[in-house]
Amino acid sequence: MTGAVRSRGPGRRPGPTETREAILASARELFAEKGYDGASLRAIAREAGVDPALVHHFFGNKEGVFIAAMRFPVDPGRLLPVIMAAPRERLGETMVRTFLEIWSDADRRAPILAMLRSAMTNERAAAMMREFVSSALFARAGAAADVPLVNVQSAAGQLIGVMLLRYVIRVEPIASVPEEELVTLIGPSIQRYLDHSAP
Amino acid sequence: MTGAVRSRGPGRRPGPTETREAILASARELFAEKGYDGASLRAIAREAGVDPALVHHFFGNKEGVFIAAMRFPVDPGRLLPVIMAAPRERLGETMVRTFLEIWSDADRRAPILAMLRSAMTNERAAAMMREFVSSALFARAGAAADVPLVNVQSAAGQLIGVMLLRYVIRVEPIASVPEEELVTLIGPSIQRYLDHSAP
DNA sequence: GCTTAAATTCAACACATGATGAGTTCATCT
DNA sequence: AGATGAACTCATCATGTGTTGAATTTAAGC
Repeated sequence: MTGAVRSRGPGRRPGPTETREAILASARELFAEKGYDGASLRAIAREAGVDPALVHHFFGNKEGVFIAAMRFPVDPGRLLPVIMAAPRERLGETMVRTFLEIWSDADRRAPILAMLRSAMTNERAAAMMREFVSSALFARAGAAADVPLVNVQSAAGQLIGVMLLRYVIRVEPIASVPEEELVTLIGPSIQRYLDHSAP
Repeated sequence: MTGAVRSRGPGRRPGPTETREAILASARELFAEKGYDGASLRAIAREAGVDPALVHHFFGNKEGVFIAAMRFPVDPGRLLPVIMAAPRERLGETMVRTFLEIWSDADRRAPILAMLRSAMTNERAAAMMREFVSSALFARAGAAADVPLVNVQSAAGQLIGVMLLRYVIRVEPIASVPEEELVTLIGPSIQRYLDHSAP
């Protein structure tokens, strides 16, 4: 009867170290929910069941946590080939479907949301997103589809905007419309941007 | 040599009261830049050259300042008729032009940005935006153009997404492309959404 | 089994935040 | 001219923030 859940004193915990990953998981969740500035180190630590100082010990400072948590947003290197495998006249349709598939899964949506939310209010996060999105997404997609960058970005704008209304602001009816309806509605617009050949 | 710019003691200032407006102006600027949570009452007061308590005196609390600062985002009642005056087959083009005109002017962009930035990280701000955008924008536009709401919202998503990439994240090249190029690029997509007749 | 290194917490710092109540100066109304 | 109220500042509170250094416990290497 002595084994009450004591508040656990200092010192290393028994067993293999799993706290680092726990911290990263909480960080992703909270950054996704509140953005960079809104998610506090202390809240992350609390959610991970850990002292705030431990977060520091592992990642140095808040920015370190953010950078570590953001590694692996979507892995475009693996996603692009899948999309490009579709027949050229169905590219738009395929892209909308892929986007919806990712966004409708909370776990895969989280890092993207975190990036977007943070970039909206934090200049450094905006810089990170700018660089990632330019080099890792737009440049590759443009090259793969042989389409000018402005076109790729217009298409991306369309997708981001709709996801924002659907999953962040949650305006009706677009928040509840079935996925297939969005595919037939938006797909052709995307297709149009990708049909224009390079100048 | 006695008239040094003293740090100004307590008590009402001479002349008519202009501080209220000054506070609102600073509030709009800062909410636009940092969003609801990022803009602090103290920073707003500092920018307006005023004691933080005065902000409280006028608006009660932080939310009061936000609500007061957000009155008049775009005045859709005056904007819609202008847009709808265009010939039906040029609606898309006209909308893109109108949007670009508003967003390229920092003063008119500010309240929209404030709303958007705040809605990204603050649930109450998101609720406000949801309501405003649903009743004041989408419902009217849908009725005026006799188009289903999902179509209106898809068009809005396209516009918001592009503005986001252009003016918030500032990704190149879409951040620097001349307005007319965007009009011919995106206009047809918008037009498509508005061409579908109501179900 | 001893030693070194890593994991973990505690206590504290310096600072920023939103809020409040009391006090002072001016404008306005009679 | 005097009274009332509005505009305005000061000092202060309680709370939350990111960060740091020291102390303690466990795991790994020899």
